[in-house]
Amino acid sequence: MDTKEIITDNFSFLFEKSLLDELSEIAKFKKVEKDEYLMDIGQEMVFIPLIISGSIKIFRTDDDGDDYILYFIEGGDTCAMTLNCCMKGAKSEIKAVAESDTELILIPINKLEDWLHYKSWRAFVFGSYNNKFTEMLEAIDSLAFMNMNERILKYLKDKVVANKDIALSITHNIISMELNTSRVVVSRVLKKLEMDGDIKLLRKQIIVLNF
DNA sequence: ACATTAAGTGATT
DNA sequence: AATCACTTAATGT
Repeated sequence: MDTKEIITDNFSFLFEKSLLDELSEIAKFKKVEKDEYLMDIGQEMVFIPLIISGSIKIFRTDDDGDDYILYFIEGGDTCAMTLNCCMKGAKSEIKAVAESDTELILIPINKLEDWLHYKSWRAFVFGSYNNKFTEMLEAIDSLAFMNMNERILKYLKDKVVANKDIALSITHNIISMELNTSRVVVSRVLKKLEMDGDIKLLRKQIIVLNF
């Protein structure tokens, strides 16, 4: 399948014909494997990513190098931080890692402005912005106001959406790293969630029941 | 059979 | 909620 087909197949519901044509000309198709890095702090943003399938997780890193997960981006999504950064040609302030095997297309950042005369592009850009702003607020709530119990449950549910699967292959240790807490705490909280019937625990796997 | 890794738990701060 | 110290269970070689 060539880039043009991929673009028509996946984005014709989003963009008008003429924009699809321009996209096909310019966009680069890319495949990344699970856990592959797409972007790291300080790296210069050259492309706007557009997700076709799979999902990407976005982290904020603090001064000690500890990561906090902010949100997942999924099919049809783009990354609001890229949009934000490329407006000023800045460097990345976040880290992006593939949550699963992911297919995406890359658009050079200067196109962001060039295409603003397309109604569908404007709608897409501002829509994504809005979307991610909301998710950012949720991330703040999660860090500032939610207890561990709620944080972990939100994390699990977001992950189910990102992976389109209620069975998550993940260890307690990885969860603790992504939420920046300790493994022991995660294990205890998960045990409690299991008792409440929200999840089922298996070795290296969690099934989210209450969804 | 042995080592390694994941997960469970009580006690302490 | 975090840390320590220890146990138990599953998995790899």
